[in-house]
Amino acid sequence: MVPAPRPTYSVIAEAAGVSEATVSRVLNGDESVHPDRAKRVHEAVDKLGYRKNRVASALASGRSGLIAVVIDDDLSVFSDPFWGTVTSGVSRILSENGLHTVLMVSPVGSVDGGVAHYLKSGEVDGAIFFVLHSDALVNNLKKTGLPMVITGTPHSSLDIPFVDTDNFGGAYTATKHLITSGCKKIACITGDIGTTAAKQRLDGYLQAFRETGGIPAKGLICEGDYSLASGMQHARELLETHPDVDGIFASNDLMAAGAVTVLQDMGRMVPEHVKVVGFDDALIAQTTRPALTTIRQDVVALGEAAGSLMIAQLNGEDVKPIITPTELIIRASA
Amino acid sequence: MVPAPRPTYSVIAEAAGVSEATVSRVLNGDESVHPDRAKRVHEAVDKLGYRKNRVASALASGRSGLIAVVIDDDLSVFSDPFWGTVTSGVSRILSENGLHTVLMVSPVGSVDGGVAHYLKSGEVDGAIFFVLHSDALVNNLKKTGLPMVITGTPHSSLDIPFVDTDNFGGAYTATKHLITSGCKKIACITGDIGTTAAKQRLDGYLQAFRETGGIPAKGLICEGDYSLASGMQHARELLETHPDVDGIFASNDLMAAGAVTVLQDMGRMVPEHVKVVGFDDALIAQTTRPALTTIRQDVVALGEAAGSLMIAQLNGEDVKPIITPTELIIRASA
DNA sequence: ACTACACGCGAAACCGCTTTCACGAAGTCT
DNA sequence: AGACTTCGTGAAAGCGGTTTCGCGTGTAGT
Repeated sequence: MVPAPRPTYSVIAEAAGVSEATVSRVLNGDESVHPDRAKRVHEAVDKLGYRKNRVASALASGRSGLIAVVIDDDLSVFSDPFWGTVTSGVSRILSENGLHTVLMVSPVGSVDGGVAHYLKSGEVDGAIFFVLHSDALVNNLKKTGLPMVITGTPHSSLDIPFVDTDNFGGAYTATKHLITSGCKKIACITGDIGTTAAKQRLDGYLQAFRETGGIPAKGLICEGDYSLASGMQHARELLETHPDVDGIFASNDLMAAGAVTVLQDMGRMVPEHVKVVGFDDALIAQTTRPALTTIRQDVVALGEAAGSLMIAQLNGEDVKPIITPTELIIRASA
Repeated sequence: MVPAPRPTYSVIAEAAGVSEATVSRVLNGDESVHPDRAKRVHEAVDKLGYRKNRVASALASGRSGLIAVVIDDDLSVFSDPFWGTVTSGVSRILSENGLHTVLMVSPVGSVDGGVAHYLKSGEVDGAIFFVLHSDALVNNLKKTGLPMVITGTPHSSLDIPFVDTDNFGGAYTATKHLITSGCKKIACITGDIGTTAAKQRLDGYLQAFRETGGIPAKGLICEGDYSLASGMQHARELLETHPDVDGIFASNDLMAAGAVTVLQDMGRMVPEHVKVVGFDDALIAQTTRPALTTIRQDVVALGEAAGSLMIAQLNGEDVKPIITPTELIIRASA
C-alpha cells in the first residue's frame, strides 16, 4: 500500500509543458514568467494537487521556513500561561506567512548548549527569544547574523529588535489609580528585580509617586519575585513596618493575590482599608475575592508583534522595537 | 564576512581518509564499519566541529526529525498553563532524542485546513495531539500512517496510542477522602461532559459512592463546564436543593474555588460545614481561603509520557496507552 | 585447491527543489 | 541596418546528505 507518491516538479513541468525551472519561478512568485505559462503551471498544480516539498526547497535555497522560539526551562514556563499565550500569537502570525514555529526549551542560562548549536547550524531562519534574566545566549548568537527578536526588554542595549509590554506606563497608571482613589501610603511589591520588566514597573510606580511630590518612605518598596509566596510574605512585613499602608501596587497578579489573602487574614478589608492593584490581568485576578483591579497586557498582541517583527526582518525591512499598550481593568480590589 | 562555511561530508571523508558513504555509516551508527575507521571519522568530526545538516539529511532519508504538536486554537491555550506545561515536557523528551518540536495551532475543529495538509505532506515524522472535544482531525489523518500520539483519552476508540492522567483514580481518591472524612452527602460538579476527562472523573466519583452502598441522590450531580462561574452557579443550586450537602467534589480547582466562595457567601464554613475537593492542583488551589484539598496531576510527566510514546513508535516498538498517576494533596478545604 | 559466501567499503545515483548561466528572440539606439 | 540591451526560458549544476549496488578480500565449505 504505497501512500500515493506526491507529484514533483518534473511531473508538473511535463503537464504544463514547461521546464522545471519555470515551475519553480512560478511557484516562487517570479514575475518574469509569461502569464500564459504561469497559468498553465497553476492549473497543473491544482489538478495534480501538488504541494511543494519544504525540505527539498529548504536544502536548495538555504531557507528552512522554520523559526525557533526559545524559552528558558525555568519555572516560568511551567506555571505561567503567559509564555504559552505569547507563543500561540507568534505561531499564528508565522504560519500566516508560510513559516513554522519550532519550540526549543533551553536549559536556563545555557549559552553554548544544544540549542545554541542548533541555532548556529542554520537550520532555522530566525529565532525569537523569551528573555527574562540573561541575554547571554542572544549575545552569543548575534554575530552569526541570524535574525532574532526578543520578547521582553533586553538588559544590555543590544541593537536587536524586541517587543515588550508598556511596563512603565502600566505601572504608572496603576499607581496613579491608587493615588486618585485616595490612597496616602502606597507600597510597591516588585517582581524579580533581575528582570527588566520588574525594574520598569518599579520605575512607573516611582514616577507616579514622584509626581505627587513625595518620596516613598523607607520599606514601602519590597523586592518580591513574582511568586504567590513572596506576595504574601511582603504583605505581612508591610503590615508590620507600615500598619497604616492603604495601597499596594504589586508587580503581578499572583503577588497581588497573595497580598490580598494576607491582608484579609490579618484583619484588613480590601479595598476598604487597603486597596490593591496587580499587573497582567491573569486568570487569578478574577478568582480572588475581591477580584483584582489590575493592568491588562495584551499578551496575544505581544506574540503577534514578535512574529511580525521577525517577518519584517526576513523581508529585509528596517525594524524598530514595539511596545504594546496596557489597559487599566478596574475590579473590586481598588 | 563569510560566516565560516560548515564542513560537509566531503571534508570529513577526506580528513579521515574514507569515503562519504562511510562517514554516513559511522554517523548513523551502522555497526558494519571497522572500528579503526569509525574512530578516524569521529576524530575528524570532533576536530572540524562538524554538525550534520538536518535538512539535507531529511531530504535524502525522508525523515525530517520534526514532531508536530497540534493544539486547538481555543481558549484553553490562552488561559490554561496546562498545555504549555505538557508541551515543554514533550519538547524535553524529544530533544533528548534528537527530534524537534514544531508547534501548530490549529483552528478549532478544522479537519482539513492548513495543519492537516502540512501533516499529510510528510514534512514531520509524527504528530502529538491535544484532544479535548473532537478527534476528527486525528481520525482523518489516521489513514496516512503518520505516527501519532494523543494527549487525553480519545472519544472514539481509535487504536492510537494516548497518554492521560488517571482521571478515574484521582476522582475516586478525592471522593473516598470526603467519605472517610465523614461526609454523608457528597455532591459532584462535573466538568464539560463533552470531554472524556470529565466523564472519567464523574465515573471515579460514582465508583467511590457505589462502594458505600448508596446511590447519589438526584441533583447531587451537576454538570459544570470547568469555569469558575459554573462552580459558583452549581454550588448555589446545590445549597437550595440539598441544604444538607456536606461534601463537594469538583472536577477542577477553578470550579472548586467558585463553590467555596459561594458556600462562604451563603454562610457555610469550609471545611466545617461543607468539605470541598478540587482536581488539578492548579495555582488557584493555593490562593483560595481555605486552600483547596485537591488531586494533583503530574503535568510534566504527562508531556514526557507523550514524548516517549512517540519515540517508541518511531522505533517501531509496540506501544500501549500510558496513564499517569495522581496524588491527593490535603490542604484546608477537606 | 576451487567455488561459495559474508563482510567492508567506495562509486554513484538519488532526494526534490533553486539558481546560475547562456541562448535566441524581440526591442532600442545610433 | 548593425550593434547593444532586455526579456523569457531551459539546461544543468548544485544543496548535503543517504542508500543501493557491486567490487575486492578473507574465511569457510567440500
